[in-house]
Amino acid sequence: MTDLLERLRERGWRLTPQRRVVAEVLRGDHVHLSAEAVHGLAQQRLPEISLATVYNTLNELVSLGEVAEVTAGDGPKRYDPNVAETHQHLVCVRCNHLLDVRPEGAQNLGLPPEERHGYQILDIRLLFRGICPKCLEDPTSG
Amino acid sequence: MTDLLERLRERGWRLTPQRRVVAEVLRGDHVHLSAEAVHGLAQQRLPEISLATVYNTLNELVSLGEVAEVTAGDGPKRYDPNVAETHQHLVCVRCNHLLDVRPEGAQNLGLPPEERHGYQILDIRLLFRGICPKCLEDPTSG
DNA sequence: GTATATGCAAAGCATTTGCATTAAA
DNA sequence: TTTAATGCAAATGCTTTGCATATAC
Repeated sequence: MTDLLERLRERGWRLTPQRRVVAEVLRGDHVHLSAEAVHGLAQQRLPEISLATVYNTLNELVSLGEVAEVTAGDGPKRYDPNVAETHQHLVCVRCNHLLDVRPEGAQNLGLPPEERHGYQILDIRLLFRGICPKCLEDPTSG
Repeated sequence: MTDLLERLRERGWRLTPQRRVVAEVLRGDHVHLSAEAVHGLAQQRLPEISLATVYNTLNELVSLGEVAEVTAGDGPKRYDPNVAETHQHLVCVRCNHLLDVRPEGAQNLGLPPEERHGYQILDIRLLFRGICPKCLEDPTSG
């Protein structure tokens, strides 16, 4: 597993300070940042980076397959750099907190032929929804 | 299984022409309409119905548990009146076409205790992503 | 030097909201 | 009669886009 930035350079990615900072902010295995959050963290290193550039860069990383978009619960999309190891997500329906999970039984999931309706299946996404410990305790929010 | 409108009346739902029309448009088992689409169909029966009312009504049906919101792929949410029978969805990543499916193995899915992170699990959503037959044939879109 | 990324501001789309009016119960 | 729903238009939140400028290669 080579480094993200190195992989990108190999793929002919034009490396600007903005792009490097976005890629750096997205390093790690349990990262699920919104575009705004990426922007905020990126600005700490590069104050003049614009939100539009963050969006452009994120979209590019997604289409390069280096980052996954996570749509779960309300609010903005989140961006997950961990595309190497298959995993699924657990989201709090109350506060939208998001976590990686490895469910059991997921490898035995499938669509029987008569349920495929002629589709070519690409992947399966699982979303576990629940209430996080913090929200379970908190009497105010819910 | 009583009728949706009857159930709603029993629950003290104030029955207006607008609400009745929205509920009628959402009858059926393989219905996945966007709010715009519901509005369009509703207007055929009741030309003066507003989009805001359609949104209000849909949200209410969702919080009453009579309709499920489906977020899959790009574009607007879709509304699924089939809450009686558990099912999952298959979406075309190219054209967003959406279908109900009953996967095998879904009943054996679960999060082992050490993967629950203190969450109380409410439900599991599965999304099968693929390419629909129409898009598989069509050389232009993709 | 040339192609491409950036920043800005404006536009876009889906959805929600405030408020005066209307209508269901 | 009272309480709640409607319609409108404006506001919101997230994301994309057009275009002139700047910059990586």
